[in-house]
Amino acid sequence: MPELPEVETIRVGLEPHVVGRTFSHVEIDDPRLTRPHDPMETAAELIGETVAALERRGKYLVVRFESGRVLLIHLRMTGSLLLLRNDAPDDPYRRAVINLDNGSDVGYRDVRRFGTWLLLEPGELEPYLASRVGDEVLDRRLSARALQATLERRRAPIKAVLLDQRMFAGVGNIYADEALWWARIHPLRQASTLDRAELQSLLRGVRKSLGHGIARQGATLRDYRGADGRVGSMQREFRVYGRAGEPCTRCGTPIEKTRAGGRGTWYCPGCQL
DNA sequence: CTTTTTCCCTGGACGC
DNA sequence: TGCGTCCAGGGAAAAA
Repeated sequence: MPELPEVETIRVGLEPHVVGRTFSHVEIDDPRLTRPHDPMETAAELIGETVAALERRGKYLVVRFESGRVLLIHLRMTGSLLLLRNDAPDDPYRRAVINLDNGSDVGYRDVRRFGTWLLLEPGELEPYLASRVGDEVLDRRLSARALQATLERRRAPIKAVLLDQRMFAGVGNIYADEALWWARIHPLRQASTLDRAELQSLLRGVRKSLGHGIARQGATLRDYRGADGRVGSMQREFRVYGRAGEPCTRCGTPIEKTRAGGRGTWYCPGCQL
């Protein structure tokens, strides 16, 4: 569910409530959440830690503690972090609760239980992320030139490559389709065949679609909520995702659905070449 | 090494 | 109403 814009929206919403706060109690109910570590043990280790910063890397939330340790959270498909009001009703999908020293609580909800919490010791974060997450696409550190060098050897469809987090950190299935539409590139084009101009346009498309997503507080298809419990509105502005049969807003051709990288993929056969 | 498939979970939508 | 099938925003691991 949550791709970069959704994770960033949660980060921004949570940040002012948790930075400077100490975890006074932590309860984890899902035995899979901290796999391969024992959830009881992780919960006990977290008590007493004080949050120094809340950051994001790709789709990961990075909770930095003053001790130098880090709680690395990945929401996967249906995870969400919610500020719990005093009158918050019971939730069968609430897998963990963090009590803060100012009396407020943060709940972790995850229907499908794919999400993970990993407690890292000082110095362990960078090596862990290095093999999984590439440079931040929005930071402009990624250039078309550097991209071309990497993509030259890849024969997979560009859509599949867009989902590779080592290349485009934070891009998921929805925003990949939207980015390709903005760039007017067909999702099944072999990555190695894209020329410099197309890669430049793809980078712009990726930044545009992610930027729109952030500005709209993410997209809510079913489960996604911001930290305040509110839904996003980006789903109302999709150009191709989930719109099979509807006319392209640019050229009027009906949107089609195919499969790439093992995921449903929507595109306009009229203007994506 | 790259690419594809399978799997981890649960629930909703749809066909019969 | 009930049952079976397929699909879903994620990525790790296994298989090819």
